[in-house]
Order: sequence, then C-alpha cells, then structure tokens
Amino acid sequence: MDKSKFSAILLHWHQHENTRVMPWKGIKDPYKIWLSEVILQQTRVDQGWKYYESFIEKYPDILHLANAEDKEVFKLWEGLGYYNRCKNLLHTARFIAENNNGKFPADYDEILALKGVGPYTAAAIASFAFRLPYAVVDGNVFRVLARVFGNSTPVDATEGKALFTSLAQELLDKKNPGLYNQAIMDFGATVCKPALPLCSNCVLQKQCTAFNTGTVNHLPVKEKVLKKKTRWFSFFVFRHNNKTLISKRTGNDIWQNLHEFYLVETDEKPVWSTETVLDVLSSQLNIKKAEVKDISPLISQQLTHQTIKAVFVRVILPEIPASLKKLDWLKDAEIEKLAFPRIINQYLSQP
DNA sequence: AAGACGGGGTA
DNA sequence: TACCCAGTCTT
Repeated sequence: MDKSKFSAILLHWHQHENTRVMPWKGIKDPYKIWLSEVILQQTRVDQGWKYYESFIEKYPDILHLANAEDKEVFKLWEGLGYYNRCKNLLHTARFIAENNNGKFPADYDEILALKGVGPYTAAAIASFAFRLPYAVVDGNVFRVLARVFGNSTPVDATEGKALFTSLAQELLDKKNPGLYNQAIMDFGATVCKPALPLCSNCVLQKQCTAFNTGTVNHLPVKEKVLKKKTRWFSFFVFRHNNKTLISKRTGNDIWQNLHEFYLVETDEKPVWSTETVLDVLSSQLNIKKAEVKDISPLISQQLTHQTIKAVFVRVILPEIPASLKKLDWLKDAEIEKLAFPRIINQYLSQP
C-alpha cells in the first residue's frame, strides 16, 4: 500500500460515498465534541446517540453540566455502562468551570490531562474542535490499518499500540485532520467492519494487503483472552412504612456510584426459602420480626467480564432494626430519581 | 503489563 | 456463546 495515496482515497470516499450522519458530526464546539467522545468510548454510535441528545438538551454548555447535581447526571447516564466515565465527566466539567472560567482548553497536552480523556479522546477533540494535527486511534483505526497494511502485530499490547499510533499519525492528512479522522472511523464502521466487511465494494480493495492475501478475517490480531466469572447476588428489598432501604455502591467493583438494595453476595447459588431467609436475617442482622413477601426467580445479566445471577427477596419489616437504622430509607418518589444497574431496573419494571 | 469496567449488537 | 464497540484508569 502506497502510504501517500491512503488519505486521498479515504477523503475521496468520505466526500462521495460516506452517508453516515450523526448529531455531533462536523460541529466545532469542544464541549459537545468532548461529551460525544466520552459517551462513545467503547460504545456503539447507535447506543450513545440518544444519551448525547438528552445530555445536550439538559446541559447545553459546560457550565450547566458543572452546576448539575451528581444524582441527576448519573440518572441521565443510567444504562450506558462504564459509570466512571460519568464521574470523570462531572469532575472535568467542574474543573474547567473553576479553573478555566468554563473555557475548554485548546492545547493537546492540556486536553489529554483532563480526567477521563485518553489519547483517543484528546486527538478527537484536538482535531475536530481545534483543527490540530492529531490522528485518532480507536478500534476502527486499528482494524483498517491492520488489514490495509497486512500487519499482524497484536493491537492490544504496548508494541502494537505504539506501532499503529505512529502509522496513523504518519497517514494523517495534516491539512484536514478532523476530516481525515472522521473519514477513517466512518470507513471502519461501515465498510471495513469487524464481521462481514464490504470488501467487494471497497475503494481500497486493490491496495489492501489483507484482501490480496485472504487474511481479512484474521486481522486485526488480539492476544488477550477475556476471563469470565459468575457472581451470585441476593438483593434484600427491605420495606418499612412505604420506604425502601437503598444504598449507593462504592469500592473497587462494578456499578460504582449506582444504587442498589441491601446486597448479600455468596460464592454459590443461593437457595432461598422463607425459613432460610428468616434465619439469615436473624443471625446476620439481628432481625427478629420480618415478613418474607416473595422470592424472585433467578435473574441473569451478562456483562463483558462477568455473569451476574441475582435473586430479589422482598421483606416487610414492622420496625427498622438497629443494624439498618443508619442506612437510607427512601420513598418511591425519591428512588425514581436514582440510577440503578440494569438488572435492578429489570426487576423493578416487572409487573 | 495486566485487569477492571456495562450494556447491547452481530454472527 | 464469543467478539466487538469512536477507551481509560488502576494496580
């Protein structure tokens, strides 16, 4: 592949054949670019689209976001996953509001230093909003470059990341960095797709090493294997006087900053009956008076790296025991304002 | 360098 | 089910 022709072919394709439309495409407002890029980290465009629109509607500029309450912003992020993105989003909005008078930094290194902004997002903001010559390297770029240049260096290791970043930077059209970055990502997403790429109709077919050697389906190469585990959760839905016990998740675990019911995690599948539940309540929480309303069937949720299997046990407490007094007991109207993991919302939305 | 972090689409 | 998605942060 002739490197000097690569960007020209891509830009030509972008101008004449690329019909991909997105609400943030072509805009220059760094706040909106930043927001869209954070939402799209490890997230499909279709999935992030609605979230972007509701964020822009509610927080049209960075000061609106900076002044929002955590609870409200997390509720808007609910369901999108990778919730630390939301935490960092708020942190950065407030940082820019306080330290830079709400003005987004226009320098690559300053942008990269922001929390939640890595090399990809910094290059995207720098090129789209400020026309700076930084090449984006995301999953699309890894795939397109690995195939076109027939490079089987693993993209998920340090060497491969450096190699493809350097190659991307070399190929970047320095006069149109934003346009070029947009082009290669759209190309990767719509033509040079992970599965069933549209090679027969590809403008790079003649120059593509992978196509010419029949290795399209073997590139890019990844070497890391995902380890999966299964976890067993028992959520106790404690009710007392129309209030429910709700806690906020903290610590180094999934769903940080989201809310949940009183959780007991076990190493094996829990086998609950009214009797065993009452035993556990008595021995662990010193609850002597309780009515076990019902025990849900096992509900399963597949995450990327773990399978969650959860049971929900509804318990009516005639009085709040000392062991649970300091926790938050909330009315339904308050609960509706909080963000919950999908598996809990799934349970709550059941008839 | 390796692991952790969600939820959904596709084959 | 396995893999991937406009990646980043922590250990």
